[in-house]
Amino acid sequence: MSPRPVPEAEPAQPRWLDAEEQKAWRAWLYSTTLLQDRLERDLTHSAGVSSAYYEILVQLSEAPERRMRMSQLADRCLASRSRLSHAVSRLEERGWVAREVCVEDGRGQLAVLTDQGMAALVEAAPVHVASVREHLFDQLSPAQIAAMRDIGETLLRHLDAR
Amino acid sequence: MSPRPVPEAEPAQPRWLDAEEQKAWRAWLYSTTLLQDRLERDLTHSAGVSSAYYEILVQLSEAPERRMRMSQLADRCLASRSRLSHAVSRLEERGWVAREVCVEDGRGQLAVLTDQGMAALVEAAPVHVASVREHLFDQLSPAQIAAMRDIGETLLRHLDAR
DNA sequence: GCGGAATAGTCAAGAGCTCAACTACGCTTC
DNA sequence: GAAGCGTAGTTGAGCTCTTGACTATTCCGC
Repeated sequence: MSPRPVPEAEPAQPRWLDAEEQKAWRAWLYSTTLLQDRLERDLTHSAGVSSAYYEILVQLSEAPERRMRMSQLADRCLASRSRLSHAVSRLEERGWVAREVCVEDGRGQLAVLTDQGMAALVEAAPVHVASVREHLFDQLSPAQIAAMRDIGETLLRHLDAR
Repeated sequence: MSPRPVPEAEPAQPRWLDAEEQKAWRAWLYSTTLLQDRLERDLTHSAGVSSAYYEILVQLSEAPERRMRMSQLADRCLASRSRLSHAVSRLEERGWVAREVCVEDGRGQLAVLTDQGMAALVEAAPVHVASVREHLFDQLSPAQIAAMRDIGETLLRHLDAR
């Protein structure tokens, strides 16, 4: 598969990143990648669950009656429906999540966090929090943490609006 | 990041995130995930290459004589050796990268960026830069960009050290 | 030189993700 | 109340990544 021609809508030559932007970009790219990798590794090694699966458990644990429609769950986990469907199937095999039919909508399904799943989450959560603290919050000053939040929220306003 | 308090003894209960930290954490987690997804999609759809593969091309293009030892390339791309080996194989199939034996070290291999690979990179780069600009730099003030770099470099000093 | 430890890279099996096709149900219209 | 369309969710093929084993080569102390 060879690269397709660039659509002509784009300017032929966009503004390159200057030296400052390059450094900011590299710092963001590397730090986010390394931090995510690190948190992922800590979580999988200590709790036996990936961050994607952990997020599903968290969202369900916070939902009323520990159950949620598949679509809504997918949205909250920033996952596609297909991905969520696969993931829930795996979690079902472990007995951590169960599927229920939705009475209000015959097309729908509910994902339910089982007691066993809740127990797994309760065991994993402290380890995960400790990891986030160690590699993120403990490294940053209060001002940096505030700035991180500000930047994140600014980007979210743009990205959520698509 | 619940579950809510579990006062009865878990081993070494860590300090939970307070409300401020929760918001900062969620903002970071969602914004980085959405931004990475967005850049990834832009890159794959417009240039037909994932960001991981793009990074390989970039690193090779900046290396002396456009070639680099496999291990060094893996380090720079934040990839495992296995992952890089697979990726280089795919890029080789496209004719964008070639393998060469290393004369100084019989165990070693060199990855070389071909002319065709360089051409693909030259075509992809402007689109990628435009995407990074649109979704990152255009959204942030100069102060936010400086803070982003500062935070990223602070985290890198911690994460690189291990 | 020689043998053991370390290093470079590849490979095979298994898991997760994406894309597109598919089933099943609900809603609207006539 | 049947047709047509949109929505909810699942499935399967193909790809990528991870882990751990494996080969080949180099390094180093003797």
